Amino acid sequence: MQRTGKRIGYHDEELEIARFAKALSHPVRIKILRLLENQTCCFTGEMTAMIPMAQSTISQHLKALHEAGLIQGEINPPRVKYCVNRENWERARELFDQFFSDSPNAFSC
Amino acid sequence: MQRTGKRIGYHDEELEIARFAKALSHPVRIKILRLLENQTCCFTGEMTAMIPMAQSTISQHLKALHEAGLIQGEINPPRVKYCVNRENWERARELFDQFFSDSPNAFSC
DNA sequence: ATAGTTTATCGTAAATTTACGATAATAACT
DNA sequence: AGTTATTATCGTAAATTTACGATAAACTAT
Repeated sequence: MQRTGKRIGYHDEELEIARFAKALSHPVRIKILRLLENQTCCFTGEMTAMIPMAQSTISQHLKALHEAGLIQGEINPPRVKYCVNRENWERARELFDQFFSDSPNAFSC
Repeated sequence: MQRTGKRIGYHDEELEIARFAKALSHPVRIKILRLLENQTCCFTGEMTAMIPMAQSTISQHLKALHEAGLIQGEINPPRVKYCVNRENWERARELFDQFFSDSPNAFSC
C-alpha cells in the first residue's frame, strides 16, 4: 500500500472516514452492528448462533469493529457483552453525514 | 470470502452498505471524491497532477468508484470528465444516514 | 499516415483480508 | 485439581487489494 518514497498528504478526516468505511466494508460486520443496534443480542455467542460462520471468524470481525472503535466489549465471565461505542459511533455518523452533504455543486460537472 | 457451502443470508441493504463502504475504504478514494465534490477538478489528468500516485493507480481507483456507482465518466476526447453520480450518491447518503440513525437503544447494552 | 495527448488495461509483486479448525486463555463451577 | 462454558488467538490457505511500469486504445491534429 505504500511502496515508494512518495507520501500522499492525507488529511486526518480522509483517514478517519476511510478507516470507518473499512470497518463497514464487509456485510457480516454490517449485520453484526445491526444486531447490536437493535439490541437483538449482545453476547458473542448469540451472534455466532445467528450467523452461520465459524466462531473464530465472528471473533475476528468483532475485533475489526473494536479496533475501528465502533464497538466496545465488557467482560462478563465467561462471556463478553458487546455494544456500540457511543462516542465513535457519533463521530462516524457526523463524518459520513458531512461527507455526503457538502456536495451541492458536484453533480453538474 | 466464501469457502464453505454455508450461505449467509444477507439482506440487500447490508450488501449495499458494505459495497458503498468498501468504495470509501481507501483514503485516496475519499480524496478523489472530495475533489469532485468541490468541483476542484473533473478530468483524470487534473487528479493525477494533484495526487502523487502513478496514473495507472489513480485510474484503478477511479474504476473502483465507478463500479460502486459513486461516479460516472463522460468521454470528452481524448480526456474523460468525471463527476459524482447523483442517484447513487443520494442512495449512499440515505443508507448511511439510516444506518447510523436508527440506533436509539444500542449504547446502554 | 504519423504524431501527440490522455486514459484504460495488462502483468506482476507485495500486502492485506477473509475464512477455517485447532488450541489457548479465562473464570466459574464441582 | 478437574470440568465446563465462552471467547480470543494462532497457524494457514485462498482470495482480494494495492501499487507500479509498460503497453494498448481512442481520438485529435498535423
